[in-house]
Amino acid sequence: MTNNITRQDFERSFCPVACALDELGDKWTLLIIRDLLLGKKRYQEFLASPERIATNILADRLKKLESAGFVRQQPYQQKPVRCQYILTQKGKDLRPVLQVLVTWGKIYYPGSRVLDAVE
Amino acid sequence: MTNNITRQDFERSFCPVACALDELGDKWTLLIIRDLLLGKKRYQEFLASPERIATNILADRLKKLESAGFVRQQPYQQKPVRCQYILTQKGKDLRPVLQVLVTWGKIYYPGSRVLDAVE
DNA sequence: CATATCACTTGCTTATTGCAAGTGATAAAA
DNA sequence: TTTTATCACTTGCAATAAGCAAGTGATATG
Repeated sequence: MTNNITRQDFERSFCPVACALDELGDKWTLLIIRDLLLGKKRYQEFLASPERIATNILADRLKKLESAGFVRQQPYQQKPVRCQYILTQKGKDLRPVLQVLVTWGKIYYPGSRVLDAVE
Repeated sequence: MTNNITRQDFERSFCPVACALDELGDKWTLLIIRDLLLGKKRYQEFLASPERIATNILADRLKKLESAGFVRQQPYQQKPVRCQYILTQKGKDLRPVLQVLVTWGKIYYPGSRVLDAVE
């Protein structure tokens, strides 16, 4: 399910940019990926990020990220079962994208900086 | 207006990724940047892209891209005045971002390809 | 027994998107 | 001269998504 061609993949066009934006093109999804690349794994950790994502949107995005193959769920305790989110290879491979975006952003939003090290 | 710190720049947080997504985080904006990097300049050229952007959204995004300093308007005829859109340095400097995104996308959306050469 | 934590879900209001049609300036064709 | 066409949009409206506050169920802790 992680790396197959489906109808979804070519929703709008055969352009890799368009395909990527079909899955990542909003104000929140890449921030969750950023957090995952920074080592965050749990719901509360994502919620604690300074952008203050709403709980319903976080839940929705995690669901979509999982069904798009960017993350998988991994239980870290029983009673009750609680899961953390782990990047797949598809998700991990976004690191260079975030890196160049950070490089660009630090130039054009002077004073901005990443919490920890995506870079 | 192109490279100043404003309130807008830190809408959600001081993270360069969040700042970038405040201006670029949707399904259409980066596709217009892609087209501009590919050499497209005019309204009708953007409309002709395979993703079929709606006219109201294109007009809205071009307006926002201009006020965010990614593009500027340049008249190419009088009677009636018609303008084309030219990337600023801020816009041009997104090329590496698009390049790594394309590299990533060609792996994870096999069969996808860019119309011309962003890469 | 009361309070707290975690990972959500639900309800509701507001904002954004997508689609079709229309507009105004001008040129070219019938 | 009336019609048709092009270009760069704008307008209206229905559908979808976002944002906010509150609630839920399982469990642990005081």
